[in-house]
Amino acid sequence: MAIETAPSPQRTPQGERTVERVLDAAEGLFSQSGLEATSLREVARAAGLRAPSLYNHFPDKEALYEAVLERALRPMLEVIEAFLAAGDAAYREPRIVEDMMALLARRPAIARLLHHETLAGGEHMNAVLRSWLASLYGGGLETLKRSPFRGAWKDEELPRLLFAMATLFTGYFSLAPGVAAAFGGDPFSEQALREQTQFMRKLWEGVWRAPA
Amino acid sequence: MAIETAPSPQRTPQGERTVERVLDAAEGLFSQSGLEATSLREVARAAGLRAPSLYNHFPDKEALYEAVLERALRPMLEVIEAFLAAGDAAYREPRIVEDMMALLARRPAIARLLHHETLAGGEHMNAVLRSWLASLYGGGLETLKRSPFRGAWKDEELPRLLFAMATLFTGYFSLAPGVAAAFGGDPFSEQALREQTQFMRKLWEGVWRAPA
Amino acid sequence: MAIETAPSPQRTPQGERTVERVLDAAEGLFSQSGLEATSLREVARAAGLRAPSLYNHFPDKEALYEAVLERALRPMLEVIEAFLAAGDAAYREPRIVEDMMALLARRPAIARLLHHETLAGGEHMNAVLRSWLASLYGGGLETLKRSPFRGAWKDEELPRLLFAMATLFTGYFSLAPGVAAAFGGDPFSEQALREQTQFMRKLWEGVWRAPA
Amino acid sequence: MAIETAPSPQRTPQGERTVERVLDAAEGLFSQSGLEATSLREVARAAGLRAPSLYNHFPDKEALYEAVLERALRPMLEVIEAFLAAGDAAYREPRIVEDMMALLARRPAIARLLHHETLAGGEHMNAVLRSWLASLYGGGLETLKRSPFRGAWKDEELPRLLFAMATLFTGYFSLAPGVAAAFGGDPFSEQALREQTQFMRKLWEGVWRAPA
DNA sequence: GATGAATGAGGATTCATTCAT
DNA sequence: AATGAATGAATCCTCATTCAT
Repeated sequence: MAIETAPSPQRTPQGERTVERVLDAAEGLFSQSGLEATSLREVARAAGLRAPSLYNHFPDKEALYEAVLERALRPMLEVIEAFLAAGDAAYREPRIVEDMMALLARRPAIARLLHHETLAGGEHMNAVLRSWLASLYGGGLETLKRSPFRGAWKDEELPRLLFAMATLFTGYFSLAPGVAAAFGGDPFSEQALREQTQFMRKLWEGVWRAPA
Repeated sequence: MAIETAPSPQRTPQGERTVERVLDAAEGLFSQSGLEATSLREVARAAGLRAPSLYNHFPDKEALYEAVLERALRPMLEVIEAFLAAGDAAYREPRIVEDMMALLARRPAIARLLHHETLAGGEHMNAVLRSWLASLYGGGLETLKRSPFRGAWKDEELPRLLFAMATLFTGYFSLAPGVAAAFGGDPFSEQALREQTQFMRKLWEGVWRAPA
Repeated sequence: MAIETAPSPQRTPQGERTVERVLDAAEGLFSQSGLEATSLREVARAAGLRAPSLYNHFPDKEALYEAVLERALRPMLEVIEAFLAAGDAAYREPRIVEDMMALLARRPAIARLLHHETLAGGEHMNAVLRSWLASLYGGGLETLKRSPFRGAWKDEELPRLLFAMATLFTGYFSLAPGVAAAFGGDPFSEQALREQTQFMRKLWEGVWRAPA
Repeated sequence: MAIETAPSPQRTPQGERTVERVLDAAEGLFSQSGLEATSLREVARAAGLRAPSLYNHFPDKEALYEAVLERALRPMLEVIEAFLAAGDAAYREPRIVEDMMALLARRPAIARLLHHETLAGGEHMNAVLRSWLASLYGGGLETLKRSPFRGAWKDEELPRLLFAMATLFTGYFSLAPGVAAAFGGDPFSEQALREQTQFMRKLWEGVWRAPA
């Protein structure tokens, strides 16, 4: 690699925006390759900086990664939270499928980060995230139990159902692209997204009645 | 780190099948951390060797990884193949759910490798694997189309269904452990496996009728 | 080998021109042993650095080598250029012999580098060097053709003459030391240099008349 | 690099010829790249063997190199010896120019090896070679001194003359190819060799009269 | 005589990180 | 807030060499 030269004249591109630029760059790279396979130099370059400058904003690589993770996961958790907060109304007009699909379509990095992190053991989700997640998980289970649509699923099966839906939502955005490379077709095309959303909705509704 | 000391000069071909030992070690590590985050030194140590010795058996890290991938994916493909080969009989007594769950329970590394590889873009599946997979994919679609249980799914939806089932099978083994670390519970316990298998079977059957 | 200890953390740009120190060190070592037989660790140590620090100044070993080559060959080309630029005056008082000998006596690395590089096929002379050399070669031939001293050499022989003189100039500095080791005598002693210069002058003049 | 596979069925190609094949292979590679930049694996492969087999014929890399050097240099020394042995007759019909050119044209590796070795300091010429060379050197000087063609060269200049001629003979074969890459033209073509031989003869004869 | 397997030493290079500027 | 320069640790990989077969 050639000697790195100063990243263009704009030494101070937008003042305080730097942290955001770094987070954006890091989100893209971490979500692409995971924590270990991403180098700080890449992140820095993508952010228009040099590696040591990152230390002005984050104490180390791990902290940057965790910040990325938190920032990325937050909106996903908010979608879930909103769903749960809607109470019974949620079942009558469950927008969660459309919301989640829209969110992930806009920021597929979320799904990829989550998968990388989960594959790696989830060691890097900070306390906030973890407890938030736990609370949502609990709330989700509760809600599911009281749902009029829960079909014939037994209580013990509901956690599996929850996990399965989460896997399907995120899997489309994290795994389908890798498979698309083999089979052709762009999972992010307008049409593909529309079809997948519809598919997920059918599944969502069908599943609640599944074991009839 | 302490200076590594030789694992006894070991000039005699030890457990007779060094290559197997290396593949085992590599499978464990690659499936844990992926290609880039696994070092050959770790692999070598896990196989009871020093890193340079690996080069007596594989030309480079990539080749080792691909060998691992092929060896791991093969049995999974065989399960699918067997299912497809069973023809119509397969629908009457579909053992694929039990078979796949049993296989992945025995070798969860398969699921993790597949996820790591897919997240990374699938660049390392060799030609054999790729064409095999493509053929199974085609066969799977055909079979699904003619299935008496396919419910009201439209033809265009079948690929999504296929992908969803694959995601769920593997996701349990690759992602659930990472989540379990957060919520407790061992996804590999006898009971958990039994429950998940039953759950997948319900889903499998329910899903075919899903959109009613 | 003993563990290398840091040459004092040296965070302050030492002798102010690290790049120069590296180039000097590299010139010495590359000229001694050639590209492949010189390790970056040696270069770094000779420059008072650790090997990775070299990458702050040159993208890789090859680039360092080419930089050394260019810096070394430049003055030699300038001597030739000056000779050619002198026009007809050059023949009346040809200082090129003295100039070239003085230059190579001061920096014998030039001759050694040139020989190593030429033996290796000249693949590492960059475009600048190459075109410069080509132009000097052309100019040299032209000049020779019009020289009143060119004796009875035929036009087709002039390139050979040119090459022969170049070989003799550089050969003394690159090869004689290796032979001296066998036979004794220091080719770089004041006296030896004086004698060789006189010898080259005689040859230079005699040769123009050679085939009478 | 791919795992090395056994070099074709002919496990025992020609019985005792193995050593010769190894020497041939090694001569080619050492003359091309020098001692350090040539690996035993390359040599072995070029000889149709695997590296460890070389140790059945030579104690180590250095010994192989020295054997190559001796075998290569011997015929060159013999040409010189023959010239010197001819006594006064040699001056009347000096075939040494044609002989040396013919030899080096047939085996340019000789010239390249000599240059590599001399650049490297001549540390690897064994005792035999060294003393032989020393004796030839002495003999050459004596012969030159008594030569009727020595022109006006002073006694002290004769060693320089000797060295210059040696440089020119070998330089054409070791250096011209590297330069030819830059300027075009094949120094080994029939015609080029004929012309260079004629050129060397003119030089040889002219030089003796040079300082007139 | 030939080779597969093994390894210590060392090769170039990358990385996260530090520090003076 | 940003960076050039520096470096220990670790990366993949090559090399000469050994030894049991």
